[in-house]
This record gives sequence, structure tokens and C-alpha cells, in this order.
Amino acid sequence: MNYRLAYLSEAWVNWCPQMGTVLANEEVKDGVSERGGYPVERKLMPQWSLRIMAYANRLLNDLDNIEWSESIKEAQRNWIGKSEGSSLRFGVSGMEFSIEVFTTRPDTIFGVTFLTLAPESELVPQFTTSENKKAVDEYVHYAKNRSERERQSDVKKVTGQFTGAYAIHPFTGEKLPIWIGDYVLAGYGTGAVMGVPAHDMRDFSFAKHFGLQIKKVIQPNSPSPLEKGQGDEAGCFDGKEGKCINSDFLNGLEVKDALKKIISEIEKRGLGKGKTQFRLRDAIFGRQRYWGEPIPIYYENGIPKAVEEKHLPLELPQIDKYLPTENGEPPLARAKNWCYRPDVGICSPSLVERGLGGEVELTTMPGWAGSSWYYLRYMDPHNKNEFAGKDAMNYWKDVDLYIGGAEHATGHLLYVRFWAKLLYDLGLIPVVEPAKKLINQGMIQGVSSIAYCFIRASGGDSYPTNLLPRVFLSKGIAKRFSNNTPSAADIGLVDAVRKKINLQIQKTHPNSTITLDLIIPIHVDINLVKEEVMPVGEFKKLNEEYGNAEYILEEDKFYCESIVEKMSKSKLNVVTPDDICTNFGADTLRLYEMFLGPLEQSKPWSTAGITGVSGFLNKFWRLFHVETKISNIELREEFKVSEEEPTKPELKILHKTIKKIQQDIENYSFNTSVSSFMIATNDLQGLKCNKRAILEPLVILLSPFAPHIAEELWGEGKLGHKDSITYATFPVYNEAFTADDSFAYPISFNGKMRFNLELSLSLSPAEIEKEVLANPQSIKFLEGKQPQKVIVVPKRIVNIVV
RNA sequence: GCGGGCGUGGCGGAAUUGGUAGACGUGCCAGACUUAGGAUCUGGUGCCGUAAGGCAUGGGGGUUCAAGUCCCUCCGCCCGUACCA
Repeated sequence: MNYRLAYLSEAWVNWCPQMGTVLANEEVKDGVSERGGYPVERKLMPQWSLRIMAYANRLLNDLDNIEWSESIKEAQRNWIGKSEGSSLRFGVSGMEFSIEVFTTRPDTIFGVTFLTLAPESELVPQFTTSENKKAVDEYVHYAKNRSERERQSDVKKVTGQFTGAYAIHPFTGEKLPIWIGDYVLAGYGTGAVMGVPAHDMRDFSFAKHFGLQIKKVIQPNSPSPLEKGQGDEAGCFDGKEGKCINSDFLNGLEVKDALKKIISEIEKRGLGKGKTQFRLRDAIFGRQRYWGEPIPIYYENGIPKAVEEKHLPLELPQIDKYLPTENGEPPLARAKNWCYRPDVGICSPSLVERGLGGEVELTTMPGWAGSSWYYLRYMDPHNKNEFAGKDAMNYWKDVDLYIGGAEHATGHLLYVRFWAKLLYDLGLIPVVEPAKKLINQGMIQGVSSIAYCFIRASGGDSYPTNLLPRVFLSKGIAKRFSNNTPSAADIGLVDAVRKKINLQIQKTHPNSTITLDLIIPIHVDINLVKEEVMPVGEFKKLNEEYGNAEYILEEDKFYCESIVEKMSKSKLNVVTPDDICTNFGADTLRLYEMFLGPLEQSKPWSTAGITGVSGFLNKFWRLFHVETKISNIELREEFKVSEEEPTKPELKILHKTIKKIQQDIENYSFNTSVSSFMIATNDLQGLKCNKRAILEPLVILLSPFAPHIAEELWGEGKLGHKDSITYATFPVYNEAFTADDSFAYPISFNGKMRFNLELSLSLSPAEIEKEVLANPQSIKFLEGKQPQKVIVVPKRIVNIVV
């Protein structure tokens, strides 16, 4: 608060009535809450916000200095949404005040034919003429009550209303009608735009819809972009490659030159100024829920004041219910003692006197408050005085590698950068970026089972909807209904069910009839479904609410659809790794997950192939043991490792593996590591190698991948070490052991590989060429022709062009 | 619309700076040891063809001695975002 980083203001917020809380922009998806999927509406509320916009430029520019995935960087760039342009004031005809707009294309100023304001704009009532008042009020009411979801789902629908007032063109003095329209957002820029229909798609569709004038002021340099536009888009050119026309003193200028000239002209005439606008909004910091850090602010005579440091941290008070109060206050309003006096600390309301203390803030911090800085605490977790000491922070500095989900691109991952900068500015941490490198790990997805059923309702004297039986449809039938191509048989089946239900409900509600219309998907527990077939009996048993449901089958079976999506409890598609741990061990699970593919890739969980990894670990184990057959069914296993000197081929296998694993770890390419371990094990098994000098380094290499088996082989009773393998030093790669003295050259003719030829690596390219051409096989493939050119790449390939 | 990513056998996926496409694993086929095999081991397995050979990295075109890799173009899939003036 003291640094003007946090402030209290009336702000339009995403209010979610069902959850009783405000949500951040990124917590809202498609007009509903990301968690729970409840509707969200826009509401003006006093809110604590953090001034992240003050950091917009730095958050944008510093992206160039960090090794984060391009997709995350790009998402953040878009979210910050920097655009450069100019502010510009339009006078209102017959009124004292003016309307300010922000535009990135002031060069099109002579093409302005109207202004549009957001319906929420406070200016609207001030200039609306009396004859338009009723229509405007109606429109504003309509627009405000149109949920975000509707607003977003039909972007194409053009709505708006003329206010009756006119603005004055600052250069030509023309009268421009002032409209309101919900394509203009209240929260961006000034909530008002200048309409240039000839050169902006949105203005264009608005103008076309309401029959407003369209005035062309940019002549495209190449005619194609204009002609390309088809149907509704024809006639609008929003590109920047063109020259100004019909534009007074701008005529003949290229757009980019016109931009400079018009901005200086606007500034000279005092109509506005060059300006940079960001899409990023300040971050709303209050949440109307219980679980969150309390905000250390109290209100003395209505003035917010900070709780003194000696009283920090505030702890959440006990309350009876974690729900908002009846009159809509946050849950903290239920606390009995939630007042503060600077001399006492948290206290009961009775201790608050006039001018001394007051109620403590009732909202709590959002989830990202803690996630934005907790990593700093890890550097010095036992420090009692500060979140982390200077020495610790100078030692650890930033996070070397952050592995996290891509879904936090514009939430947590932007805020954590913001906080780092903020703490750096306050001199509290030594770095401006929290993490040098970031990798998005892929998600293991689940395969969900979907059963389709009708949304049911009843007409007539309305049988209660929740008591109406559900009607489930087997996959094929549901698909045909969804595509509007049900067969006669399908319709017959549904009608039969409809009649049956009607008979049943009409016993109590004689005029009621069921309507079956839309089909919705319902997740079914995947443990129930085998090969897309759902046993209806068991399903009914497990789900009471579907006990009286009707099931329309195909070939006497109820089929579900399988879809791949995020693995999640709510989707009933969770596979626990417990069975795999029990049957194969935790090492196998760990190794298998690595072996599935690149770290960044998401893929559905499938255990096909897990036996390969398990088999590898068994094979690796057997390198250290001899098995003696006691009887037909019993084997005795005995640890046996030889102290003999390793041979050249054995050392070669080891050192090739060391090199590969080292590279793979540096590249986070764990799937290929697993395969090189398999290769090494197969090769050593082939050589029947059980030498300590080879196996011991190999166990160390394997230990980060399969820690349990490695630790066991390393310890007493096996390789006999006292300390944990964790402390063993990583083997050193020695090139001498892997060097070859010959290479099997692939010999190709016109780029097609024909045969291999083993040649010494000491040969010069000319000697290689000679050897190759003299080879009987080459002669065969040359078919008596003269080679035009021979390309020799040492240790790679020989290509003969014929 | 815009932005990011991706497309290779039946499947998961390998392939340094352009240099033997399909490593490794599954699956499948055959065999060995077995009362048995969901254990273990051996061999085979991209497609067409008896073979020689030909064709193959989403489709088409280009650069190159040589292209999964580079360039152009089209198609498809996934993720993010959405009236930002």
C-alpha cells in the first residue's frame, strides 16, 4: 500500500454467485468458472488490486532474457497485449465535455464516420437525447444482462443503439453520430472507439448493420488484400500497407509515415497524444472466500490502514461455516473477533474505539499470492526474521529449472514474474526473473468413458424434473441423433421409451408428458466399462440417481464412447499407479513413465508395453546374479560379480552408455536414456559380463532412473557399499574406450544406399574413394559407367554419382 | 480469426551440424526349454514382390551429390486465446 502497488477501487469484476466469490480473468473460461463451471457475471465491487500494469513493459521485455517455452512466452505477450497508438478527443456537439478514444490507427482519422461507446460507459446518460433515452436505456439494460457467455458465444451478432448525440470531427468539423455498442469493451482503453468502417473489421460490420457511412481513406499498395475479402468482408481493408487518400494533409503518405505525422499534429493541436495501451489489467487481489491468506489491512473510520509488522502474520480466525453470510459478505464476516488495534493486535469489536483500530479486511488473498513467492522460502526455510536471508538468496538466486504445467501460462507464471520484479525493486531479492529455464511437462491423460443421455423435461402439469427417469442411449444411437440422422428403428425405440415413461408419470400427473430433446454426455467410471460396453445392472447399483433410468441398447449391449482427456477425479477416468507398483514395483513405474516419450508430450495412459521395462530391470538384475535350478519349479539366485579386468568391448559398452546418459540428462531426453540402458544390458548379457568394473558405474548411471533397484545392488550384501548410492560420483566418460579404428561406410549410388564397406578411419578421402571404386560390389553397381563425382564424408558416408 | 505446437511401421516412439529412416520397447509370427507359461532364451517382422528390385517419414512442388531434417504450398490434428480499437 505504501508503494502504491496495492489499491482499493471500484472495479468490474467476474462475480460468481454460486461460489460467492470474485474470479480473476484467467479463472473464467467461456463465461463460466474454470472450477465447477458456474456462470459468472460482471459486477461493480470495491476490490483490492495489485498494480501489475505498472510492470507491463518490463514483463514483456524481459521475456527475451529467459529460456521459457515459446508457447508460454507468446501467451504472455498476447496477454500483456501492448499496442501503440494515440489518444484523441472528440468534442460533443452542443455540450461542454468531450469523448476520448484510443486508436492504433490515427492515420485513418479522416475515415471516421461515427463513434461507439461501451454500454457501461458513464458518459452515455450525459448526452443521450430525450427522444432516444428510452431506446438507449433498454439497450444498456439488455447489454448488461447479456451474460459474458452469450456475449462471447455470438461474437458475430451485431447490436447497438444510436444515442441521438453527435461528436465533432476534430479536423473537419463534421458531425459524427455517437452510438453505443457491446462490441466496445468498457475495460479497455477509454471504453470508446472512433468508427473507421473502411479500415476496421468490427467498425465495418457495425456500420453495415446500421447503415452508417463508409469512407475509404487508405489505398492498399497491392490491390489483392481488398479483393481477397469475400462476402461480408469485402470493402474493408485493415492492412497497413497502403497510402492515405481523402485525408487532407496526409494524402499520399505511406501509413507508417502518416502515423508519425498525425500523432505530432494531434499533439500540436492539443487533441491528444501518442500513447501505449496494454490489454493487461491490474490484478484483482481479493477473494470472497475463507481459504486464503488474510489481507493485513484494517479500516479505521473507513480508511484502510496496514496492520503493523509486529502483528504479522495474521492467522485465519475460527468461524462456524466456511460460507458467505446471508447478506453476501465473505465468510470472514462470521468471525467473532476480527478487529484490530495497532497497540493490541487482533481483537474483539468491543476494543475498537473511535479513531483507534477497526474491522479487519474480510476478503482473503487469491491462490497465486502464495504461489508467487513460496520458492524463495525454500532457500531459507527456518529463518524466523525474514522470508529468506540475504546470504541464502545470493547463493541460490533464481530457480534453475522450473517444470510446470502450461495451463498456468497467463496466471501463476505471469504473477510470479511480477512478484519477482516487485520484490527486486523493494531490494528484497537479487534477481528480476524467478526462473531461468522453464519446461512444460506433458500431461498423462486419461481415457474417459462417456454415456449419452437425453436432457429430460416434462410438459403439461409438470412432473418434477429431478424425479423423471433418465433416458440413456447407446453410443451409435446417440451419435445418429446428434447428427440428426436417426434411423427409423432408433426413433421407434425412443418413442417406445417415451410412451412407457408417460404412462408411468401420468399415474400421478395425468397431463404430464416427457420431452426428450438434447443429448448430453455423462462420465461413467472407467472401472465399470470394459471395451466400451457398460454393464447396465452394475451401473444402476452404483448410481442411485440412475436407478429408474431407461437404457436404449444396441445388440443387447450399452456402448459408451471413449475419449482422451485430462485425467481427473471429476471425469471418473483416474488410473492409480498402485496396481503397477504392486505388480512391477515403483522403479518400473518411474522408468515406464520416462520411456513413454518426450517429457513435453502429453499422452493417454496406457500400460501396453510396461512388461518391456519390467523385463529390462529383471535382466539388469540378472547381470549381477547366477541362477541355479533346484527343481523344476524352484530357482536359487546368488549374487555373483567378478573382479576381473574388463575387456575392450565391455569398456566400450560402458563408456558409450555413460556418454549417452550424460547427454540425455542434459537434454531432458529421458526416454532415450531408458533405451540405451536396455541396449547396454542386452549387449553385456550377450558378452556374459558380470565384472564389477563395468557393472558398478552402470548402477550409478541407472540410480536416478531406477533408484530402488540401484540402491539395493549398491549396498551391503551385494556390491557392498556402506554409503547410499546417492553420494556416489557420476562415472567419467573416457573417449579412448569408445574410439573405433574402422567404420562401416554406407556406400550409396545416386543417394541410394547399396552396401556397407568396412574401412580404416586412418584413410584419407582420396584413399577411401580409391578403395570404394576398386570394390567388386561397386563395379557391379556402376554397370560399366564412369562415376561423375564421388562424395566422401569421413566417418559418415560415401556417395557415388553416376 | 490470431498465436504456439505437431504429423515417421499395427502401437509408444528413435534418428548430432542435411549423411545407412524405423534404434529401443510393445504387438504379431516361428522356434527352444517346458506337465504348463502371463517366466526365460533364439530368430523373423515398414509396404509391394518368389526374387532381383521397387516404394516409403500427411499431400504436392523446390534446393542439394544426398532431405524425416532446409524452402514454398496445400491438408489434417492438438493446445492457447478471442470483438483489446
